[in-house]
This record gives sequence, structure tokens and C-alpha cells, in this order.
Amino acid sequence: MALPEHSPELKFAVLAADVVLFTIDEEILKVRVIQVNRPPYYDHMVGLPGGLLLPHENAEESARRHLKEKAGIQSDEIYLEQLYTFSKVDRDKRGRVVAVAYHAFIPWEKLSDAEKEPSNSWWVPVVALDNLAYDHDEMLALAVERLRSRAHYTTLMSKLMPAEFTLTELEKAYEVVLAKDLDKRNFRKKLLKLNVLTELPRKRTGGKFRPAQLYTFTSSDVISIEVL
Amino acid sequence: MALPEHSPELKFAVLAADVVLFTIDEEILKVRVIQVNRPPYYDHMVGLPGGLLLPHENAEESARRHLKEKAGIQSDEIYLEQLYTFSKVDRDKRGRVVAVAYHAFIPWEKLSDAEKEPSNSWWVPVVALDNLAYDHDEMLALAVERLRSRAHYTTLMSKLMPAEFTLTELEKAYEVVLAKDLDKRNFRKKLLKLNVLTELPRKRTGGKFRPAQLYTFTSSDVISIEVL
DNA sequence: GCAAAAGTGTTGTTATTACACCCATGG
DNA sequence: CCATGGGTGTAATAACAACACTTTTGC
Repeated sequence: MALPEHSPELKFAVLAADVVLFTIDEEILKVRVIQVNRPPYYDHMVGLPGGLLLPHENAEESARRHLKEKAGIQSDEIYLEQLYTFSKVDRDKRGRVVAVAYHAFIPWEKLSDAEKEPSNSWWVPVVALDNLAYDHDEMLALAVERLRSRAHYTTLMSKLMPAEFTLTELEKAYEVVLAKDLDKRNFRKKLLKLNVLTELPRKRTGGKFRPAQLYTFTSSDVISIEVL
Repeated sequence: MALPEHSPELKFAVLAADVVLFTIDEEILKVRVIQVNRPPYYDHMVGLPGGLLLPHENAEESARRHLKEKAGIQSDEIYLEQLYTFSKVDRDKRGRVVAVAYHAFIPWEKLSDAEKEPSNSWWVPVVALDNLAYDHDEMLALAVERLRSRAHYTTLMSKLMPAEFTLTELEKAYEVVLAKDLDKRNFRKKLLKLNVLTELPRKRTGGKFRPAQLYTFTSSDVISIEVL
């Protein structure tokens, strides 16, 4: 593969990294979007954060940098998974751009105040998004689909949860992502049997009602749940 | 995302498409490999088929072209799925190459005689492969893992089967891919209940023994099997 | 003592596993 | 008639779905 020397005419494309960054706030699945003020989208166009790779960067590093520079997300604790590479010839009207798309996850509780407040970039409920710039509608749809699918058979949800949470909070997060109600008793039985949660020696107090047992994910890795 | 004008210095990388093409022959999972005679691998190095994108191609088109040109696989019936994009800065010693990897599938029966016989390119059992050029060991490992995983919850195996097959043949194919024995009765019960197979009005005769019922996959699409 | 969320078990149904024998055919 | 692969059923176990009441707390 690849020619011995890369003749300039083979460097016809630029590489970009785009990110679909998810969080859950107020029991709503939200995505970070930015203003796109570039040809052919002058103003009032909304898109996903992303941008070109620099020569010393790999795609994931570039995705992280653009999250910081364009989406104002300074946290280094963003969890990223590669989603898909979009290489259609005319996906960007301005020239050939091949985009490596990532989906990314951050618990709302880990965001700074500045990262929660809107500025050049802001959080929007997934259901409220369409008519994004470029092919970002397609990216978003793929990201949501992949998130749902991976929520079923991995512990990816751990990347949307704070360090400590109650089972009810975890259930609500699953319900938000899967967009359907779950049965409280069956949910608890199943999650506890999976052996991925550790019971903490404390409860969430200060609420008006009965204190709830706190849990944490035992491993910080996203692991596959054995289905077969 | 992306600058209004793509300055030449941002076109620092070339794009490649690499393919892990699988087939099953003699109850062995095999992959198509080629000779790599490029710096720094002069001769005797084996790698996966692939190569650079041309300006008018998207990544999948390029993958198909390189399969034809370098791997001698003329068939247009190759089924391709995007696997992963490798963008590490130094993955190719000769310069910056970002590779979009695909895994691909073709039933042995659909190959022409020329495509079965070795020439510049040939079929090798997966288990016999290591020390491939570039980062192709990693690509292959990822492709095998993805194939196994998708064999569990999709009908991807249909892309490794001929148009008509017996249940024993299908079971053997699963056993080869999953690298474990399956129970004949349970396998049949499960697959028939999934409702993805159509019983054909004929049997495989000409064998020495009792003729076996022939089936086909009802849909040519690879569909997800409902697990949850 | 009441409002609200936390927590807990049982039952019916469905899927999964393990396992062994008869059938149809060609030679 | 025999060798070989084709084809089938049952019972025990495990997973899943549906469903309602008691407990603990703050006020």
C-alpha cells in the first residue's frame, strides 16, 4: 500500500476530526454544537465541533483539541470512541475533506460552570437538532444509534455518569439514552447481577426523602457484557 | 470545521484504504494477503491489500479498486464494512498515511479459479498470519474480533455463504468463525427461529449420503438480530 | 401523619443448554 | 448391509417480563 514517495497530487484531501459530544442534563440527552460561519454557511448554521488535523496530530488528538478550541470544553476527561470516517467526495463544498468522526461522553457533573453556559458553543437536546451543517445530521444520527446499541451490551453508560450515583439515577440515564421506560425492579436485578457496580459505604442524604445507596462503576474501562 | 481555503501545508497526509478480505475454504478462515516490496520492507514482507485514494474516490471505492488491482479480486460482489481508521502519526515510516480499514467478505464459491489460485496475492489461514507489514497485524486482529462479534448478533455470516447451503454447512461456517464447536440441534432450532432463512424447494443431492435440505438467507441485507 | 422516593420477591413465560437415537442414501 | 452425514425432541436450568407493597425520610 501507498507509493514510495507521496507525490503532491495525491495530497488532494485534508483530514478533519469531528465530535458528537454527549451529556445528560435535566434528564435530557444533549449534544454540544457550535456556530458555523463558513462558506457556504454564512451565519445561523449550527454544526458539530471539529476541524482539520495538524501534521503532528492523530485523529483523536485533533478531536480533543477542537473540543477545547471550538467547543470550549477544557476537560481532559472526555471519553472518545471512533465512530465512522466520512469520505464522500463532495461532502464539503469547499474542497475534499475526509472526516474521522468520534462520539464522546462527559457527565454533566464533571463540566465546569463555563462549560455548561452557552457562548460560541452550547448544549442542545438531541431531539431538537436537525439541519446541521455539512453531513452532520448523518453523523449525529449514527452517533445516537451507536450510543443506544452500545448502552445495551457494554458499560458505556459509565462515561455519562458521575463518580457516585444511585441506582435510580443510573436507571434514569438509561431511560434517557434508550428513550424508553424501564422497570425499576428488573433494572436493579440485572445491573447488580452484571457485577460491574461497587456499592459504596455511604448513601445520598440531604434529599427530602429516604437516603439512597450510592454506587460506582467498578472499572473505569468500558467493558462488553457477555450476551452470548 | 475546516478552513475556508485548504492551505497546502494542511495537505500533509495521504489517504489510504486497506482491506481485510475474508473467505472460508476447507473449513478454514482465510484472509487475502499481498507481497509488500516497498521501503522499508524489501521483499518477503506480507501485508493486506490496500493503497492510496485517488482524488475522485471515496474510501470504499478505493478499497474495491485496490482489491482488484493488487489482490486480483475482480468480483464486484465483495461485501465491505468500514472497520476503523488508523491515523497514528508514524504508522508508515515513509510519510504520513491515514488508512481507512475495511473488512470484507466473499464466499469461496463465488471466486473465479484465478481468484483462488495464488499469484501476486494469495489466501492464508488467519491463524498462520503474523508479522504483517505496517500496522496490519493490528488491523487483522481488529477485523477478526469484529467479525466474531458481528457473527453473534447480525446476519453477517450470510456474506461468507454461497447462495444455497445446508444447515450443516452453515453451522460449520459459524464454527470456523467463532472457533468453537456448536450443538447441531440447538444451532438449528435457533437459526430457524430467527426467521432469516428460507427453505428452498430442493435438496443437496449427489453426495454419498442422505440428501440435505437447502436454505438461503431471505434477505441480502445484513440485519441485526434482536437480542434485547 | 403525609408525601415522595427507596427498596424488595414472586410468578409465568421464554430462551438456553445438554444430550442420543433413527433416517435416508450410495456403494 | 454398512458407513456416513441428515435430521429430530425433551427435560432441567437460567433469563426475562410483569407486577404492588413496605420502608425511610423531611416537613
